[in-house]
Amino acid sequence: MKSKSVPRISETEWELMRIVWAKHPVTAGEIIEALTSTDPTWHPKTARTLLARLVKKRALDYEPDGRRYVYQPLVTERDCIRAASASFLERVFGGALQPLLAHFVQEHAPSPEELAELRQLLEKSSKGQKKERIP
Amino acid sequence: MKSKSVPRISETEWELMRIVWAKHPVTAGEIIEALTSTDPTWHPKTARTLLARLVKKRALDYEPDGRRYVYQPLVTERDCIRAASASFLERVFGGALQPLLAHFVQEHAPSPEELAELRQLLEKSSKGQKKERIP
DNA sequence: CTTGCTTGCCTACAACTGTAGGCCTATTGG
DNA sequence: CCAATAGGCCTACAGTTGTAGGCAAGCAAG
Repeated sequence: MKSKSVPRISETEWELMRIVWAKHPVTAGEIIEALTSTDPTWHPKTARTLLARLVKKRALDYEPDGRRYVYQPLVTERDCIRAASASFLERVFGGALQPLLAHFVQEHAPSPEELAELRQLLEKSSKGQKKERIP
Repeated sequence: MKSKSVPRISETEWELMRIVWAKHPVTAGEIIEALTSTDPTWHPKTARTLLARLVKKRALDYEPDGRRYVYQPLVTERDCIRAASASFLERVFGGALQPLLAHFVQEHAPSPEELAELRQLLEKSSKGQKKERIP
C-alpha cells in the first residue's frame, strides 16, 4: 500500500490535475486547450500560474520537449482522491459513511442502471469483506 | 425547495458549525469546551476568531445573554452539506456519482448491517424515482 | 474596593488561492 | 532576414484561512 501523503490540491488546481491524469504526458498548451474548450472563461495565464504552483508543490513534474514542457503527475489520482475523500467525509459528515452515502443517493437519484451497478457493488463488498487487497 | 446560496465554510470552520448545529443555542464557551475536549490543540482564541468570521459571513448569528453570546446557525446543516457535497462531487469526481459511491464503498468497507441499510436505500430510490418529495 | 479571570473587540501576519500582467527568447511564417 | 507569436519566467495583488496576541470591561472573590 503506502498512500504517501499528497500535497494539498486546491479546488481550481483539481481541474488541471484531472486533465493531466487523463492525458499525460501533456503539454501546457494542451491542458489550456482542454480547459478553455469546456470553459472559455479560463485565462491561459492563470492556467500557467497554477501549473507552476503544482510543480512547486510537487504534484506535477515536467520535462522539456524542445521548447515546451511536457507534464506528468507526481501523485496518483487514486491517492489524491483518497485524501480528498477522507477529508471530506470527516469534515462534512464527521466521518460517518452511511449518512454520506445516503445523502448522495438521495440527492442525485441514480438511474435504474446505476442502481443495478450499485447493488452489484454492494454484493461484492459483502463478499470480499475480509481479504480484499487493493494493490 | 429553495437551497439559498450558503456562504463558503472553510475546513476548520466546519468543525465549529457542526457543533453549533448539534447544540444550538450554544455559547462560545460551550463551543470551545466541545472543541478542546475532543482535540486539546484547539486554542480558544482561534475558535473565537473563527466564530467572529462565521458571524461576519452570516453563517451564524448571536444574541447577547447577559455578557456572553449565544450562537445560532443562520444556514441549515442540510444546505451546507448539499453545497459542500456538490462541490466535492464536481471537483474530485468530475460530477460522476457512480465513481464517488464506488470509491467510498470500496474504501470504507461498510459492515453487513450498513450494507443492509444501503440496500434498503437503493430500494427506496428505485421506487420514489419520479415523484419524491423531501420536506 | 481592588484584583484577577472571563468574555468580547480589534489587530496581526504569513501561507495559500484566484486571477492575471510584463518581459524575454526561440520559432516560424512571410 | 524580420516581425509576430507561443511559451516560459518572474511579479503582483487582493481575499481567505489558520493561528493567535493585546486591550478593555464586567463580574466575582477576597
